[in-house]
Amino acid sequence: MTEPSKLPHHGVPEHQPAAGGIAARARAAAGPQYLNGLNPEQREAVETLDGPVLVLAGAGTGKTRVLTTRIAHILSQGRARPHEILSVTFTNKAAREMKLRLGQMLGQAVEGMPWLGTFHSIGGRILRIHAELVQLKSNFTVLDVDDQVRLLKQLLQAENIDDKRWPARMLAGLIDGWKNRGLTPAQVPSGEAAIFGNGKGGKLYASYQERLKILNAADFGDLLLENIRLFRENPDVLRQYQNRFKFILVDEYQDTNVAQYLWLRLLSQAPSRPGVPLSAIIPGDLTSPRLRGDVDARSASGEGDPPQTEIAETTPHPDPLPVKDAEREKAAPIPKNICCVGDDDQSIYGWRGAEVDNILRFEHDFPGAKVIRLERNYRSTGHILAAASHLIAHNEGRLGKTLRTEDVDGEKVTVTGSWDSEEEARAIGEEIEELQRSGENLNEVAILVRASFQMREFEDRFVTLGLPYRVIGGPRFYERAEIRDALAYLRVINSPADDLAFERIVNVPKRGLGDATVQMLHDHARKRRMPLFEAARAVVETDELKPKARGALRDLLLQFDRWRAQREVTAHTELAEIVLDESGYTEMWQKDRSADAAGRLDNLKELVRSMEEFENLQGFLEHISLVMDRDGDASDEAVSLMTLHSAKGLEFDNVFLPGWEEGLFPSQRTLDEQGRAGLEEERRLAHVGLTRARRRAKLYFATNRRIHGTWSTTIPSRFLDELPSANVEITESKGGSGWGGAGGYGPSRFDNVESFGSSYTTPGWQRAQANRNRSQGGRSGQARGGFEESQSSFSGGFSRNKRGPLVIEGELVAKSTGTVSEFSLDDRVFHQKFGYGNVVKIDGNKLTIAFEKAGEKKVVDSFVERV
DNA sequence: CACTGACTCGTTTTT
DNA sequence: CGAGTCAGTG
Repeated sequence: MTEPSKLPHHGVPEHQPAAGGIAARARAAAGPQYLNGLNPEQREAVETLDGPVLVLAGAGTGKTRVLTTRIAHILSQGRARPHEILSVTFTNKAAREMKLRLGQMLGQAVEGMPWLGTFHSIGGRILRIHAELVQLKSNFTVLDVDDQVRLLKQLLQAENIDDKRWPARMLAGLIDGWKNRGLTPAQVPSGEAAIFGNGKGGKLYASYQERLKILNAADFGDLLLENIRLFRENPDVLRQYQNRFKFILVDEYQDTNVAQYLWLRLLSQAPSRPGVPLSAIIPGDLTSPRLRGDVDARSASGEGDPPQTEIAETTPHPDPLPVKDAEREKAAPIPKNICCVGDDDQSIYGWRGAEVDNILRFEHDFPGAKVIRLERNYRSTGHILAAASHLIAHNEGRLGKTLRTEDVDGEKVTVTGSWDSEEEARAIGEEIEELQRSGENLNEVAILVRASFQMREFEDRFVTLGLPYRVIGGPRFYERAEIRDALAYLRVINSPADDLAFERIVNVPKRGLGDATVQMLHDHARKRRMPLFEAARAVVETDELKPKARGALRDLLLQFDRWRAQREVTAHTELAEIVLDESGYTEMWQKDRSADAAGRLDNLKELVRSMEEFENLQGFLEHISLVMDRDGDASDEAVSLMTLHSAKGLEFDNVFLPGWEEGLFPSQRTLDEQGRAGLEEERRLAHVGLTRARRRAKLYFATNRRIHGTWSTTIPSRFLDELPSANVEITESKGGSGWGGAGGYGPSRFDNVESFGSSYTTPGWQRAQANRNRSQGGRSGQARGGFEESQSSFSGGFSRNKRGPLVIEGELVAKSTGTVSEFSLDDRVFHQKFGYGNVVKIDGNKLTIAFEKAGEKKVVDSFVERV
């Protein structure tokens, strides 16, 4: 997470800027000056240099500050030189932030930290140095998802697998998951490998890896996994790095996946002393036959296992993830100076392979670890912090922290209900305009949504209001089609064997080289075991192609020859311009009449501009896929619109949190798939959302929301119920009366004992209540909350639904899905909004109803009653 | 080979 | 509802 460089607004003395060169006034009597601004816990985290340290840094407690100061401390104490410190983050943004702050703190004293970067960029860097040891060349290409899928599609075809039933994307996801868990093709549990393509999943993974080597390419997962393999198979190389890195720092430890964990484990061991067999530290024999097959991802790591330990005895586990304490303890490393910073309450990437377990078990993994808690929050006012803390306290699997602030209570968190999502957007728009009138900077206003489809409504509204906004997070810069196309041209110039790149642009812009031609090139290439480009050269000489295609292909090849020749005498930025021009690519977009064509041309210019930072084409291509970041406009004043996920690490004075409804937030899908763990992750997401706010946090829920084009009634999120009423204020929607008079729906039961009774009496509450009963009144498809008819059940936990959704410890975690509709064709029904009608079509729980007045509509079945 | 109409399927996202 | 994919046609 990156704390903004901006200081907290409440003038906490601890957060004076560490102005002036630290290096200059090295050590004052009370210690170095850079320590002065720290509170005691932060200071301890900075100064405890020896042995493993876990810093549990709650939201807004100065985590990045601790990390950077710690590095400064190590350096100024002379404990290590810059290149002896390994410091890993997850995102480029975080890495950049740290470099920036470090630079400010140290002045020019220290030039660059070569080993400060993301897991992937550092893994990639190490891999390039030793590429040949993992069957690659040092200029290997890093594939993007698109290339990956294309490659897999080819493999599926070769295996004669129906890619309708077994989509390449799904396989890409599986392989990604395996790599996240540190599993090589041989290590994937056979049962799991079998679930794809009638048992061919494992085989496909293996042949995918083979193909990657042939293409001299690695995917993102490989940057770590191949790195791990490198270390395991080459103990001397590993030892070299263990020797080099005197200190290891890890940011966002709660987000690490198994592969990252294993990688850190390998590096964090002290190098073996003479006399200690290497096998004591590195398993190294993962390739031995007895280890093939179902090997537990973690026990397979086996780092630190004494040689006599029979790894083969490891019980294959049906689920390779759970790790027994005993195994982990057995694998106790020789402690090293590793410092991990994280917050278990902000772990929101479990679905992507992050293992909260890594942080929860730090003390097991690194015996003798010192755990330091940072609980002083310098960001949010009292009510906001209390609400967030109370909410997250509902989670069970936590290390436990209590955030506190010395700030004023400030404004209460507000909860506002509205009739539908449109009214919600209107209400928020008005509130933002009000804030603007009262002098708030729009840069200090953010809307955080659970899912990106929610954004549209706000965009529409803001456009009509003329309110400037920016969407944070969309597709990454280098993921855009035009950027990838341009890169593909450059890749083919740089490396003629890059089949994936060649295939991407053979017919972009259109040159009459369609599927048939490409297919034939493929055949040719496979037969002669040569890259596509070479195959094309050969084919052009024959008359296998129709004259038109043949001519076009020949022209293309000649162009590439020319560009390659020019490469020697032309600056790489200039070359890029020439290529885009001569290939007709620029022209293609200039002719395009669609709305975003202009933006794409801008992006291409931006790409060429960004090339200037690199020495040459080769250097640029090596870094592009790992380091390129979008960003761009941060200058103009605008409201920020983003998902909760991409808000992590940011903070704003005013935070709007719409869509707090069951099914949307917490997300029904997460609940269905992950059960209780999913619920807890959603709750952490809610916690992240609330803790982004400095002064104002505003929650919203709508009673009706259009999902997939059909209207559904929704009920307020259980997270609203979990807020402490003392810190929350229920407000009426200001969005006007979209429906039956004043909007405004009180939230449901607050789980604070004191005075929740009052919320029952508001008209809004009663209306929301009525909706609940109605939606529960029969059809299981939509009976979410499972409330009983009477309100009395609210005082207890969630009451149970008799129809049997997933209930754990009295808490409804997920409703069952896919239930059959209780309606039949031609049923006469009544709908609150549309009146009477007849069912004309049934699709699961979605009904198409011909209403007498409103015409034909699609509605979710719980929305209507049979009459 | 390119274009168009039918069809499906709907989180979160980094690198 | 609407973006993206796919098969069939000009």
